[in-house]
Amino acid sequence: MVSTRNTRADVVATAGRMFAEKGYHGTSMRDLGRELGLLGSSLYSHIDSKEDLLVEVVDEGARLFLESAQRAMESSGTASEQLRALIGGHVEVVLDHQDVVRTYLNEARMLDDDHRSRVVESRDLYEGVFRDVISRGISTGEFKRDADPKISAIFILSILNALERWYRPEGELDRNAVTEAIYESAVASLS
Amino acid sequence: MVSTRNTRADVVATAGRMFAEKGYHGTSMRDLGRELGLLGSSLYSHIDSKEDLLVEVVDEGARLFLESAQRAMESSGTASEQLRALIGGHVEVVLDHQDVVRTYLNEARMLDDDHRSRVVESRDLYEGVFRDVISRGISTGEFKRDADPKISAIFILSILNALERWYRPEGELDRNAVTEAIYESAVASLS
DNA sequence: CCTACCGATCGGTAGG
DNA sequence: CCTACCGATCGGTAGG
Repeated sequence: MVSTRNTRADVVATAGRMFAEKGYHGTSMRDLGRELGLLGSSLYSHIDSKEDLLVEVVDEGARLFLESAQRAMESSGTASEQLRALIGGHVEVVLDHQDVVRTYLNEARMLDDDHRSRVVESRDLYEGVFRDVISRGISTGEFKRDADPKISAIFILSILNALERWYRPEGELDRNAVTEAIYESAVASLS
Repeated sequence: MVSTRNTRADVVATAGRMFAEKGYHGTSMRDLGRELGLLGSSLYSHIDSKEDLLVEVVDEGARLFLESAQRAMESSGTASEQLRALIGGHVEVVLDHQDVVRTYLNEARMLDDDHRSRVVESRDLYEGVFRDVISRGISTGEFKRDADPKISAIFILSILNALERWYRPEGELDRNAVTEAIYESAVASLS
């Protein structure tokens, strides 16, 4: 079979890819249809509105990060070990779901107030997991007593989220090396 | 005088602000005109095309960072001192030109290939200044021998560029504190 | 998923 | 900087 009908999941996935590349407002429904081999108007048999597509991609990004954090916290090791798991999980999400993540990071601000504030909540929740692990590491003496959990979490996440902008899988660093480099950098400034 | 005629500089500045908020494709010429108190079509007495506005804002961002790096390198202290000057300069540019910087960081990819590749060149040049200072610090023994200048520069710039996404001037950290925190984090992972 | 279409809006121009 | 307008494209719908 050379070509079959597209599923709703195909539409969402392709939307994620195009939103990541051209931006939400830079992608028309006709662009999206062309990429899928159908007309823009035919997309409306799968979805109700263009914004629905953005909501779905961004929600998936939020979910991927939160689920990754949950898995990392189930490992129940030292704070350093959990921080490593958090970083490794984030790297994995960014590299395995580049389009979703880019759309999540760069296009969520195009959502209406309601949807956007839900995304911000989810982002705060995720950041809170990093903060809490760092706080615990301070309590246990793994990290220095005057480390700032809030700022440290922001800095670590800044490095992690920037991966989307420069990391190329065909480059010198594999994902273990990049995880290691970010973890080492984090621990160095926490010690 | 309650209102006078807008200058070309007003148009470019307001475009920068709106591109930063709504994105290039999310801002129409009529939106921009409304913000300036005139019709969209009237903008064309100041400029030739919408893309001209994006080019000008993004070029200004590139220029601000390169000039900041130039000033930092004129200080001619130790590598650590120059790195501190680079970081302080970057923080200053981000906080004093938020709209230009946000447009530079997030909307440059909407430029056509020619303009975009010029921006990428300028960005590489700027990143190279960070790399070179770090390399010098390794040579002088200020930084550890197995530090990686390329990765370190990327991590420091990741933290610096993310400022645009979370820093609020009315928050707890003033710009000296944020410069200090980033510098400390950088030096910790370089030592 | 297509045909045929809708009103609204887009970037931009001519002429004043 | 406005008036008056252009062709193209936008998100979306009705009906099959």
